[in-house]
Parts: sequence; structure tokens; C-alpha cells
Amino acid sequence: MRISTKGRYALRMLVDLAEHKNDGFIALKDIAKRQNISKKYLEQIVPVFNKSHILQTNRGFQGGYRLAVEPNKCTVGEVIRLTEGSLSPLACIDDENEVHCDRSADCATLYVWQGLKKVVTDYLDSVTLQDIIDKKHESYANDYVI
Amino acid sequence: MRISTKGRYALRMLVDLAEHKNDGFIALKDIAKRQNISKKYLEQIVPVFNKSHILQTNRGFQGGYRLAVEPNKCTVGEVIRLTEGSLSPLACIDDENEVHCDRSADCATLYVWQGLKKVVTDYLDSVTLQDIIDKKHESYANDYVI
DNA sequence: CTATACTCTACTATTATACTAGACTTTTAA
DNA sequence: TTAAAAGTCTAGTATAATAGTAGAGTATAG
Repeated sequence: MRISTKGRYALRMLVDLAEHKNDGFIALKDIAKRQNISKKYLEQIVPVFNKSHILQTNRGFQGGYRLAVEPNKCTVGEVIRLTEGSLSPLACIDDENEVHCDRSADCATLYVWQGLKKVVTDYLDSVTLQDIIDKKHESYANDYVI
Repeated sequence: MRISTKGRYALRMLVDLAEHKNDGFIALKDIAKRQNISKKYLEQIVPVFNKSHILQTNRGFQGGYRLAVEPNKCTVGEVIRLTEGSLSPLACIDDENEVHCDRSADCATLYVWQGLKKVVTDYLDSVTLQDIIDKKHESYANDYVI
């Protein structure tokens, strides 16, 4: 039940871009440095967000990436689905809730996993990039008060 | 974000034992046959439930396993924690919610994963073996009516 | 035209997963 | 008392996923 490094890096990259959304195009090397993530690895993660039009790209000198959506419109669920392929805890229930298993009719435990998928999906789809940024500043404020 | 085969098999085994809890000791080969799971693989899964006193064992002729707890006292969360080691979606937050990561103070996304762990844990700890059996019979009833 | 940055494909080391194999121990019934 | 049935324990192994690295190629601002 682990979220892969790929998914977590993707989220951190998008949060970073959301925080710098007014700074024009951000080079991957800057994100890599700030987040302490391999730039080469990020290069492999980025295409899926380009293709799904979550990121805009500028190539060449002073190029980079920029969020193409509002931070409060992009959910963690979306990010993890794109990097991880699915939020389903089993191969036998895919994203359309279709069942792919001979035993499914007889499978007593299937409903447990369908329920698990639902709580995971509901939660991750309820958190946006903006929420993460807000929470971060809230924490800083708390630190300051304390 | 997948539940491993090991965890799913364990749950099916325990549900099977719960359904046959009045039939004395059940041999692994019977469970393996009914559930269509490799008996040899089940042998590797079983020890953790013996050690945690969820199962009772009888060796030798006509030996087998029997639930040592009431089906309504054994949750899916317990089963998955025992087979999977943890319900945490990241290595950096373990079962005591302790944080193991240099970046944690600065990690904007940490709270997302802590929240994910909570919804997963709350859900899985809310479903018992008995719930699964009840649901199964409910489905059968529905099938019959339809 | 050159430095900078994105793009694309291929390769690789490590780890986890999902098993299989076989020797050994225990129990019971004939 | 012994053979068969069952659990126990350790080791091995094939496959796939993960988490990267490497390098050649393309686009663009200045």
C-alpha cells in the first residue's frame, strides 16, 4: 500500500510550480534543486502532465514549465492517477470500477477493496495543490506563534 | 497503491476459516482448494497469524487451523498490517505516526500522506471478517430475489 | 550561432513479489 | 509401532516494478 516515489515527486514538483506560478517558466533544474530530486528523474515524470495539459512548456533558453491550471483545480488524486496509473488497490478493479477476475462473482472480499478504493479516491480527490500550499503557510504561522 | 497478493490471500483464508469456524480444524489444503490459492504459498502466510494468536493450530493427522478470535473482532486492517507490515502509504511515516525523513519539517506534502493513512486505516479497521461474511450472504439473497 | 533547456529512448541496479522445493516434525489411527 | 497426513522451516528463483542514469536530439532566446 505504498505511493511510489514517482507519484510523490510529481506532487512535490507540481506544488513547487504552484508556489511559483507567477514567476514565468520554471526550469526543471531549479525544481530539482529546491526539492532535492534528480533532474533526470523529473524529466521522465513530466511528459504525462504535459500531455494532459496540466503543464505548459517553453523549450530553449529561459524555457521551463508552468502550471496550465489553477492550483485549486488540480487534485492530488489527479496527480497520482496520472503517475501511478490508477488509485485502485487491486488490478481486478480498474478506474471504471469494472471487474476483471473470474472469481469476482464469488469473491467475498471484493466489496472491501471497492470500499477501500472509494475512501482513497474521495480523500485524494478532495485535496488540491492550493490546499497543500495553504496548509504549509498555516504551519509556518503556527511555528511563528509558538 | 496496491494491496499485495499476500494480504489478499490472507484475508480470503481468514474469511474462509471464519465461515468454517464450527467445523473444527481446517487443513490448509482444503482452504487452498476452495480459494484456488497455492497451498505452499499459504504456508508462508500463516505463521504471522499463529504468532499473533489469531489462529490456533493442530499438527499431524486431521490437524489444521482454526480461528482463535471471533470473526467480529478481527478487522481487515489487522490482517493487512500483519501481512503488509504497515498501512502507511510511505516509508517516512510508520505505524506510530513517527516521521523518518530529513525534509519532514519542510515537507508540504507530508500532511496529505498522513491524511491518506488515516482514511485508509479508519476504513480497514472498520471492516471485520464477520462483516464480509454478512455482506456475502446479503449478496446471495439479492441474487435470489432478482 | 551558441548556450540553455526540454524531449525521447534505452539501459541498469536493486528490491519486492509471488511463488516452488524439499527436508523435517508432530499427531493419530490402524 | 508405523505409515499417512498434516503443519513447520529454510532456501531458492523467476518475473516485474522501482528508481534511477546516460546520452543523443530538438527548439529557442539573445
